[in-house]
Amino acid sequence: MTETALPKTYDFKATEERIYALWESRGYFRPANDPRKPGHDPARTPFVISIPPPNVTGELHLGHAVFVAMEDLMIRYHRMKGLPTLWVPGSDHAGIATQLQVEKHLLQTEEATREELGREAFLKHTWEWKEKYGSIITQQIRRLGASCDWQRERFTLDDGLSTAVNEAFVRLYERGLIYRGPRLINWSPGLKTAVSDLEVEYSEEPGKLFFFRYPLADSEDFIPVATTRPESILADTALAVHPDDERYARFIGQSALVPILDRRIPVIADDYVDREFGTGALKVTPGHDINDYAIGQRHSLPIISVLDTEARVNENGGKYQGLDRFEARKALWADMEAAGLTLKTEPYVLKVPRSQRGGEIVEPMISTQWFVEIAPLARQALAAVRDGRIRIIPDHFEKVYFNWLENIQDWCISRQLWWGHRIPVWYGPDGQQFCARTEKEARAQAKAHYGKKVEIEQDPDVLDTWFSSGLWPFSTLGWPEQTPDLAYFYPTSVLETGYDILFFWVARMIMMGLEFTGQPPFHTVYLHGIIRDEQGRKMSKTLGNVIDPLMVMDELGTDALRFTLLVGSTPGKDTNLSVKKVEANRNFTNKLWNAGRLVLSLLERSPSVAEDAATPTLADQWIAARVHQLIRDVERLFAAYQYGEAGRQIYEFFWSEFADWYLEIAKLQVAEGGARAHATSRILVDVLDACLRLLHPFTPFVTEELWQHLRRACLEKGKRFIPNEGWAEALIVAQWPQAPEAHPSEQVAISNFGLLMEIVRAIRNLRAEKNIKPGQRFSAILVAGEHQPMLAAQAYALAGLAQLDSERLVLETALPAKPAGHVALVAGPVEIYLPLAEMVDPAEEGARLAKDLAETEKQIQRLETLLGSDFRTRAPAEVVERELEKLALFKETADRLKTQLGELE
RNA sequence: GGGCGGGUAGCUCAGCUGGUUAGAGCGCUUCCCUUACAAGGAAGAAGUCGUAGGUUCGAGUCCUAUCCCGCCCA
Repeated sequence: MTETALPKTYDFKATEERIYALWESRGYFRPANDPRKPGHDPARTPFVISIPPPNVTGELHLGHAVFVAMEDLMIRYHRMKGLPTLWVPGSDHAGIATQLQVEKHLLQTEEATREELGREAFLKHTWEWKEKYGSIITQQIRRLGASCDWQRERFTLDDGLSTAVNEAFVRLYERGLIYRGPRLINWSPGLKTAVSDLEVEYSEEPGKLFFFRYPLADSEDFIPVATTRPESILADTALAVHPDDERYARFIGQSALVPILDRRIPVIADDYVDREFGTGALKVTPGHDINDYAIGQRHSLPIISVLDTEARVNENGGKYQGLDRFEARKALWADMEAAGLTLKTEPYVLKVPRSQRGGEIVEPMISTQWFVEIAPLARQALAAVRDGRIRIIPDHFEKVYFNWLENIQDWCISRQLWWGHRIPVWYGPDGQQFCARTEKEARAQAKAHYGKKVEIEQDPDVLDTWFSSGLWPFSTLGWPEQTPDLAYFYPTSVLETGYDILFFWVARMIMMGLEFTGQPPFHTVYLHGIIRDEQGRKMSKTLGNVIDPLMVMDELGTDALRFTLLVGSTPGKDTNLSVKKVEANRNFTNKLWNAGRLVLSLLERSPSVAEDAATPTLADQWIAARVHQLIRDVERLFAAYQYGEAGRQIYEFFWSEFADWYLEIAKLQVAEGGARAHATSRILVDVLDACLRLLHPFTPFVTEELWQHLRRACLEKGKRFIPNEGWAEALIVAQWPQAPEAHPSEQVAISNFGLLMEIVRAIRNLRAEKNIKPGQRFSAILVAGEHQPMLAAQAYALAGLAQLDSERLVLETALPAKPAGHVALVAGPVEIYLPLAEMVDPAEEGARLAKDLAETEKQIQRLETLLGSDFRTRAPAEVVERELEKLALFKETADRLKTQLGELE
């Protein structure tokens, strides 16, 4: 295919898969300076990211698309900068989610529950499930263009990572930071497992506040009490009032009787009680409420649990035994009503604790579980961020991080599930614990303990999935083995993820990284926001506002989706996404494509060598200056993690400067032929090449495809079109652009070209207002004063862009009087005369000029006030200088306008 | 109750360390299928930057108060 025969629109469908296969097959995703290979240089600093592992049987959603886009951008940028770059991919076994999927499937296909199947058979099924569906998500991540090293892909349940989990558990156990015991935890009755505090969400829902009489044991008196959960009355072990509450002071120290059950409980004083809430008296249920649990601890109250693992009332609930928690609520309240104990009910907004998984109501319950004593780990994790070893971007999340870690509770790590890492603790016949890396080790410990061989049994529980995720940055590199990968690539560089898992994952990785490796697992945490719908609502299946990234990629291309996600976001802030935005960026990829086609065709039309070197035109100087500025700006923004802003600037430059202005002028310059055409085509190549490189981390596919065409065309063109460092094999491994130091000549070119743009716009404006046919060319006289020589050299560009008759375009330094029959325009210091007087109504013209003059004089007024103030002496000299120049320009414009107005009369 | 964000054009948002005549996309108006692109081009309308104070030569940008909106934690 010749270059000019490229399709008229960018065909991403024909491109993406092919390009991805090319990258992967050529090994570009693998790190340079690989420590597993000979010739490795440990002194070179690598750039490393571990992927936030998606759920192994999950399906791609926009959250994945965001992190892949962000991380791939960072990875591609650093790769192009020449750093050895590694992006470790992998997936997470996602205990509850996966187990639920498999259970549901089993129920449908074999009508069997996991209990009926048994643990071993169930796990076999789950592994098969994982084998079958586990690669879907990684295939989808490939589709997003992720340039990760698939040869280093890991799974949280694979052998190496399981070893790491056991090692971590044993070390914490041996340090005394892991303990087992009965505590108040969040229990999920449907799943029949404990969940951690973080896995519970509180939703505001309409409910009732129940008011009733709490009878006293030794008098006819009663204390009025309000509760949201009457069934918990069965587990009350005290009544509490505020010590300063005069209403109830006389009851303190007395006993009350639990309604219906008639159990005796004390009335105590505790300043936790809110006198304003309800009746001001609080029933205390340490077995089923976290705050009451704390009161119970303070007052050494007994703890009664009235619910079993399915949230049915147990033997402690008397006649209510066997009832579901909500049935029990009704039954008990009815009985109390009959007994004359109830007072009233009021509507009340409850904060209902619901499981993040499945949404069922979670019960705080006493249960024997495994915990990590978190305070010592949290202290280290706080210090690492406080002293700057780890930086969180955007930095306000550091406060959020501190706030959480300073108030952290011990972490319940055991789950009553089967799919996961089994807790590496075995019990002897008398319940003695043996914590070991392997069963063999545990047996040896048991033998030593009992002095003889005994049967031991492993704890049936598995660990919270986040326990293994917490080890991810180093377990994926081989820890606890001292592998070459671990030595070279750890600590990793940036951890990039959504702020919604700052606590779940990031904080735990930091704690565990510091604990087990003595080093922070990464130096930077970059947090992105949540993707919401156009109106800022969370995407949800029930709302029906979910955007499927796969469908978007099918319709508009991967690059358009990536660019939208990257450019539409600011660090840590939520992004409202709409398909319209993706469409706009699909248009941008198409713009790139077509600008590329034009450059290729201009290149084809230009001579590959030239006898003389052509002096750069103003346009040439301008575009070169602007591209240098752009490269510097992008570099600065990347360093500040302002990727979105960088992308926006490249977009703006490419479309509204390079494509809208330079390409139009380049057409004229190439049409001149000879040395001018040759020089122009070289600049076109340089600028397009730089833009493709800058955009590659954002839109990898279209840039690579186009660049391959550009590269081939240039190689065919010969040595004048080959850069000093040569053409790399592929854009993905090409060098990141570098700009020379800023030079004052850049500003001169930019401001001169700005004047040219202003003149062109003024003429186009008039053409549009007067509805002059685009093809109709006419003469023009420009009076340009000191700018005359500069503009005279640009006559070809002025004529071309403003559709003037180049034969009859006259540039003067000064003119004694306004040419007859001409209408006048003003562009800064330049007066423009066009032979169109008959088309223009003098009155209308006067009004327009007067309006311009008024605006200009307003500016002059503003600047004169400013410059007349302390500004002149207190502001930096260069700022004052800039304002002075502006003032001079406005004054010149005003003079021109006044002259015009005078001549109109 | 504690903490953290946000309020900028009709809509969605950008605006980094205070200095441009406050920007973009979408939408809107007029014209144009000009040999890169109609998924395009040219021109244009549209904002008292939530409100009130303050700091400063200078505030969308910093500070204080205040009103809304959102999120996290209890």
